[in-house]
Amino acid sequence: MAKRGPYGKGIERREQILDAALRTIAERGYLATSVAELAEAVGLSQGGLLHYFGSKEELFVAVLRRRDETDLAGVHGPAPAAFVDIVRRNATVPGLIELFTHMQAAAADPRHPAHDYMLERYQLGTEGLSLALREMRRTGSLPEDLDTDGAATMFFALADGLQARWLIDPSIDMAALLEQWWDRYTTAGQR
Amino acid sequence: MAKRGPYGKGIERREQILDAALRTIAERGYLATSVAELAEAVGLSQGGLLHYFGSKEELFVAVLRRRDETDLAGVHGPAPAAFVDIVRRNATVPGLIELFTHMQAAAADPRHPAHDYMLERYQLGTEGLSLALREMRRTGSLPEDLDTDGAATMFFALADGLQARWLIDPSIDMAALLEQWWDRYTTAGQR
DNA sequence: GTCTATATCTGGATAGAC
DNA sequence: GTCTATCCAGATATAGAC
Repeated sequence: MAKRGPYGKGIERREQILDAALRTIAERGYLATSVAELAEAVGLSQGGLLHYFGSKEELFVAVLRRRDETDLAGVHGPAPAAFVDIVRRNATVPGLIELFTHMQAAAADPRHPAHDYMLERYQLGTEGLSLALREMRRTGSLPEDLDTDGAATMFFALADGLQARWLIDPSIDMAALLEQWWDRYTTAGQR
Repeated sequence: MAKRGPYGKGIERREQILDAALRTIAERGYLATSVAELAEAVGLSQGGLLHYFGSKEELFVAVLRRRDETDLAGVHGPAPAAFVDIVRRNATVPGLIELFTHMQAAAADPRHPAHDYMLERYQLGTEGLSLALREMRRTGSLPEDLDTDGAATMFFALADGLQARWLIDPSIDMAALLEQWWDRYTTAGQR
């Protein structure tokens, strides 16, 4: 017997809402987006929307989580280049970067819903990249003395920092700088 | 004749306000700080405070500018290490980092008062560091093929990114990572 | 599950007296 | 220059009907 309630239609609706919210935020940005705005874009009332997500902040976090999922699903090729690709693609949706930047700032408060999300993201990202780097180091394509955890932490901090700046000053080439970092940083001490 | 008005007492008062605001924000953080809060800390009414700064945002930007001035005034020694010292010192005033992070996010809107401030800061910072790097490169202490503008841009993006993350996850050692970056990045291709 | 309506709140800005 | 008082806008969250 096909269950109703949270399973079935409900969970699908949630996905639809998330998709619409993602699109709206990507287009209009974080500041221009209130819950009412989002509800309208999704064809729901404010109350209707909040039925699925308890609060505005939680909805926003859910949007970021969804984005991460689709980003990771589209990952191909070796670790660092794949992440640079994500950054490159992000440049086409400044609204989402803006959302992330605001959330990152707000997440400084441990009680904020984005706090745990950010911690998870840092941990998973660093772990994943560090693992890949260790493997590369093992096969000799990276210097033996490379601190892979440190490098991974740096990569994400650099990527996030570049994105925050790019939003204000689009003259910088985020992807190029990340690649430059990668080339130079990982070959140091090798020759 | 000693002028009154904006000059003399007025300008001093402004400084006092800025100092008190700086302290308050450093202690309580950005979110917990409303104009009323600030006014109280400074011993003024809300209206009194807003007499000096037109709006909340402008006041916040003024606080950041002031912070930059005192930071730069305390700079000693060679360029990169001095900046790392600033980051190290920042770790004692998370509230200010939080303020900066929020402002950086808000500055994505070109109409926001923090927008121009951020642009200036990026430009001055990058110029200054890049100049120092060029000098070091000239004297042979840096690789000849180092892109100094790129490296300077990276440094600040990395520093800002690390600070934003550190606010959420204080387990990382910002200064150590910056030094690690500096060592490895600038010696690449040198041996 | 979804809508309407509303409660409530917070906070920034303003006007005018002193 | 500074205070008091007020206004106003915007937004979230909630209650309850359908």
